[in-house]
Amino acid sequence: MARSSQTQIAVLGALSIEPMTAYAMREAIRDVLGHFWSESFGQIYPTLQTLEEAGHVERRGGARARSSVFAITPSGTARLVELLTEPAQKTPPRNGLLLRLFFGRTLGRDRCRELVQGARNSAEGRLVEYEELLDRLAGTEGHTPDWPYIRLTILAGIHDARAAIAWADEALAELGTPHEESDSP
Amino acid sequence: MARSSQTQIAVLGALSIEPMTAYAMREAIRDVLGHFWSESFGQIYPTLQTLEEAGHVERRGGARARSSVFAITPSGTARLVELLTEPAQKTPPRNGLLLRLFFGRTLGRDRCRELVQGARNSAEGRLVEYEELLDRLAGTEGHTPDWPYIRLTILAGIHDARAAIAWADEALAELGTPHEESDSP
DNA sequence: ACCTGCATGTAAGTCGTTACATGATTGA
DNA sequence: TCAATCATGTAACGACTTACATGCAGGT
Repeated sequence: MARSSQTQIAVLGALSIEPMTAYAMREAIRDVLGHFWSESFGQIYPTLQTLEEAGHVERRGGARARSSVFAITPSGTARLVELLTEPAQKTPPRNGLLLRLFFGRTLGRDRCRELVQGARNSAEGRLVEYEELLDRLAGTEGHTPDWPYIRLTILAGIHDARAAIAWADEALAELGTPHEESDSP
Repeated sequence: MARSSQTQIAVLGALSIEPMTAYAMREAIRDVLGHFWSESFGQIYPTLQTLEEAGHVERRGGARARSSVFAITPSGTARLVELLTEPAQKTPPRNGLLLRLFFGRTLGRDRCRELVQGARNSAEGRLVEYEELLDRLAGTEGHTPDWPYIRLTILAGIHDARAAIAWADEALAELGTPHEESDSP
């Protein structure tokens, strides 16, 4: 219940890979999973507390009080499987680019080109990021049993970025070259 | 300010295409733009009021009080251009499928296959929907100056759905056939 | 007479982000 | 000793959804 179950998936899932501190979890989620799922800082701590009370995670207070490593418990693993099995609750779509392009007549053709060009650039950037991530993680995680799944996730990002690029090219072709109807004769 | 500017784009944009009642706007946004951008009911009314106070839209009270058609004013058009020009504020990613797949080891290979297969089916469904939408709108909107932009928007959806299908096929191939290691000899 | 669809709004509540506040540890 | 980084948490605020409440018009 409490704390949307999706956040619990992220937290329990992170601990299913290895025990870590809340701080480390925040970074892990930001740097890797963050490409597909975001959790804000203010969610992680309360969720950890809830899970601790429920006995799904346990706090291994390091020698120093000021740094507790969390680990998942057997009941936590069971809970994670339960949550993973629930159908993904679909987030309503919110694509700022398409919202703008939809009303492109008002914005003007040239501005739309810029918009699409920007989207293309950012998709190219993402593509490079994903490919680097794949290489980097293949080195560090390549031998863990989690790797095949992580890889598939990143692969989805790659397909997505490529599709965005292909679409942008098609759109740019249809929008024509700039100034086509304005200054030259 | 007030009421995230993105909602204002949707509302002013809808009126830039043609004047309509709040109710009609809700339906238009749900049925067409809804594939890429969602606005809930409870957002539209307050936003219309805010915009009316600012003079960006005007209410043409039909003969019967109980049905007011809203229209965009010149200042509203200016405001829309201003908003469209602002960079799209990126929504943090929230992909429930990838969140689950990422922790696929815990879920188990067979369950993951089901997950991906489900995603593939839903992408196929979306693809069909987009293609139908394209056909349907080509008939009703095909001659309006907004059409080229609406078309590009739907095209983005088509590219996206195709990419999802291609990814799913790749993923299914890598996840192997079901029962491969369980029951048969 | 009644049901469905058009139409307008409000209020409560959830969800999530951001900013703030605090302190320990470590290396320069 | 001073700055940067690791680390933990809270509180206020804002965004968005849902459910609720109301009523008219037109067709059967």
